Amino acid sequence: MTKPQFHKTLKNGQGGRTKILKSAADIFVRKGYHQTTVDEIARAMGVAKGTIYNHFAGKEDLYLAVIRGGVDLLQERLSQAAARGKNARQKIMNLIESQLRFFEQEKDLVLLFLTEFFGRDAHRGRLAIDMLSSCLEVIRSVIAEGIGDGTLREVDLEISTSSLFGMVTVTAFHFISQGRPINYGEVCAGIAKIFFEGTCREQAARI
Amino acid sequence: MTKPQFHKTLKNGQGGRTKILKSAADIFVRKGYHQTTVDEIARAMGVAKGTIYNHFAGKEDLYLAVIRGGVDLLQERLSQAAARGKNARQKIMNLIESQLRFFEQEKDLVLLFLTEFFGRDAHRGRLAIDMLSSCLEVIRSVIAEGIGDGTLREVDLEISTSSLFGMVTVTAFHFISQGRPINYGEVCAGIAKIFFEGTCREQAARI
Amino acid sequence: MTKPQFHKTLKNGQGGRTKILKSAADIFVRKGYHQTTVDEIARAMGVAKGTIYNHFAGKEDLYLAVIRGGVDLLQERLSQAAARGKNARQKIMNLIESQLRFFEQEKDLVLLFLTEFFGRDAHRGRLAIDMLSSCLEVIRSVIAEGIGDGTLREVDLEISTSSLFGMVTVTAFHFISQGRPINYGEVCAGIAKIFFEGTCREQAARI
Amino acid sequence: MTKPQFHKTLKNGQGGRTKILKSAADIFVRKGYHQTTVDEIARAMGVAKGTIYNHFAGKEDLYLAVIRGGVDLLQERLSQAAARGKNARQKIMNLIESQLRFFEQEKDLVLLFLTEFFGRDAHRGRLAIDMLSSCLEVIRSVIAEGIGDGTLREVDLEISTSSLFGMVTVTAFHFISQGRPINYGEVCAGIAKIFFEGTCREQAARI
DNA sequence: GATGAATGAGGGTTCATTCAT
DNA sequence: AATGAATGAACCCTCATTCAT
Repeated sequence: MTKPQFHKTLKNGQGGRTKILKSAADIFVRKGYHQTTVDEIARAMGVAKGTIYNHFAGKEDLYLAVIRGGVDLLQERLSQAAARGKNARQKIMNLIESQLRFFEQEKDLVLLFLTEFFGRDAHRGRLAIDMLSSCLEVIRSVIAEGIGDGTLREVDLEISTSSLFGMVTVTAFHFISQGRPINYGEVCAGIAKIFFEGTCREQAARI
Repeated sequence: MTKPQFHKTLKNGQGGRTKILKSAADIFVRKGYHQTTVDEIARAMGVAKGTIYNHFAGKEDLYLAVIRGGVDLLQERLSQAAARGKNARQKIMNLIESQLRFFEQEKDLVLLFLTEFFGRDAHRGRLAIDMLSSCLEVIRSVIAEGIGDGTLREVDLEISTSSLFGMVTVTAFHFISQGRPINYGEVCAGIAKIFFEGTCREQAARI
Repeated sequence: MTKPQFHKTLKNGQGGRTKILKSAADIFVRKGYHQTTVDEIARAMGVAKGTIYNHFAGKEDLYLAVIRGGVDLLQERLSQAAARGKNARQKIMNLIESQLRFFEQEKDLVLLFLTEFFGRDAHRGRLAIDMLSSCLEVIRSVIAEGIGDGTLREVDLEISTSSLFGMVTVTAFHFISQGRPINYGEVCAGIAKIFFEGTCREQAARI
Repeated sequence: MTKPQFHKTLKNGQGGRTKILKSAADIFVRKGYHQTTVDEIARAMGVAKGTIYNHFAGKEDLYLAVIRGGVDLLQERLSQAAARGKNARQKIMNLIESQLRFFEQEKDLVLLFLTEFFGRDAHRGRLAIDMLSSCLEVIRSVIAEGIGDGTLREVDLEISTSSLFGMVTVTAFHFISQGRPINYGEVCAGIAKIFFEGTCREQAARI
């Protein structure tokens, strides 16, 4: 019952799995769940179909692993971006830019994630919600920090968190869907301005 | 900006098309495109499968008609909401509330629309983008009005439009996905406050 | 009437074959040929799949070895039972009881054997027939002995042999399939009575 | 893409189902469940695979329908045979011959049934048992009639029923498996003699 | 001998679409 | 216009077997 392969396994990370995961991501991300066939994934990476089933329970399992990987990546990027800021305001700026960049660079992956988030499959929906929550959590804690140290007003934490995420998300897709490159400096500043200072001209206009 | 199909569909008496459209909407909206079968739609409305093909080119055609109808409805609601406001600020308040209500009431329909918007089918994507644009257009014109009459600062029109739509959208789904009812007054005020006045405490903090 | 394989299998020390055979028997017998996977057998005995192929030509080969072992066991039991009787009549009583006990105790194994016997694979069918013959042979020789010494009438040897085996077999399964325990004394006596004396009341009724 | 079969279909009443059933029976009966593919059945009857699924839930459903049809046929034959007899004794003679003829003529169908009866699938097993019961019931009632009118001794009803069925079944297969034709007069008489009068020479030998 | 990842042919099932009536 | 039986391409998954280590 010796398992010599184990060393190899250890060295590759879980080589087989990872390799499949990457190939699958490429295709799922390009074509979506239903337009992708398992045959295609196997062919694309030059292995037999059965091999995939030695590493994943099925097409769905593989797909969810791809999605999860993508969200983990986003969450990580957001966390790192927040960490690089000196104060809440700078952290938020970093979050906005980081999210914009991620959405533009990983456009297809994000599409996959959002599709799933808005999909109607209960099980997957649950997963998507959990994943979204982990991203929102990063944003929320930065806003909370800003409120705590007096930088930000005492806005509703939940609403401001989802609002910020939404501003960036829809704006990013507004550009992406039109095939226009995002000018980070400009867009980032635009969103930040609205988020920090609002759109009203007059102080007196404040509610 | 004409949406003749939808109105015609609703009003013309050759009920065939309309009847099918309604039944199909119920099911597509509840189960999504891929989980819905043509058999099911036919059965639900008590006609034979072939009948559907006498009115629509195929499943996809029927589906797109459903989606289009949904977006036309949203666009109409937003237009009406904007029209009810006396000034830009009030119009924006109405837009926010109107969108929140629509998303909560027509949750499944909106999911369908968003899924499609984020989906990867080129043809459908084009459609989705057009549809989104028609909604954003309503918002954009109100913001432009506010800038024009001096109520709002000279923010970037595109960014502020997509930001507002994004704030409402993600916040709405944040609640919906958790099964929590939306307290319109509160949420609406929260979003408006951020959109109008920003989150920064200090005037000096302004960029 | 030699059964070298089975004994060798049981006794030789190259435990590999024997060990596999036993594990495989457990599972084949419990789940049948098609519901059993080679993986499962390997997992159950803690060896790698490849190991099985070092000892058996394939799944089918392994399966046939299991079946053969089972039939050899039945034949052996019947032989011993017959040997324990003082005369033909007593031997037949012993055969009936022995078969009943074997069928009840080794229910699943017998099922496997019977399934194969009634199956449609030519090669396996041949095997099954040979195996059945070896069992019937034991019965036949005892009946022949009874006829020879005048205990039994000159009934057709073939028909009486298969009849006796059939009486016991179907009766056993009649009980087993209903999950009822077999009362050996009673059932054995019931079958024996019919086999020895028939069911007719009147001597005159004799054909 | 012509479907000339349609006319035939309409004329058969539930022609579709019946026609499929017959074709399927031919193949299942010849090759057994696992060696038969749905493709093959479809091809053999010149319809598309999908057509089969319009009439049966799946391969298993189709298979069970075939089996059930076979057993119904046997039960019917036995009933008719019993009905043709003037008294219990004659009825039993008829049952024996009828069963022998059925087994020889419908050899493969019976094999299928017996395989299932001895198989290990719980659900199918239940079905098989129910089916066997319906056949045994015919035999049982005739034996009961014989006991009631004094023709037969008061043997155990259950044991004698299953014994008779078993005598005929195993004897039939003893011949069939060797490819020998069954001489009905002789075999029938041989079994009947044993069943009615037993194998013992002496009256005194009676237990 | 032992291992177990890789193989890949094969099969059951689904379902959008067609078309003769 | 309506019907619905028939179609058949497409797809996911299984699992006995092989072979490099």
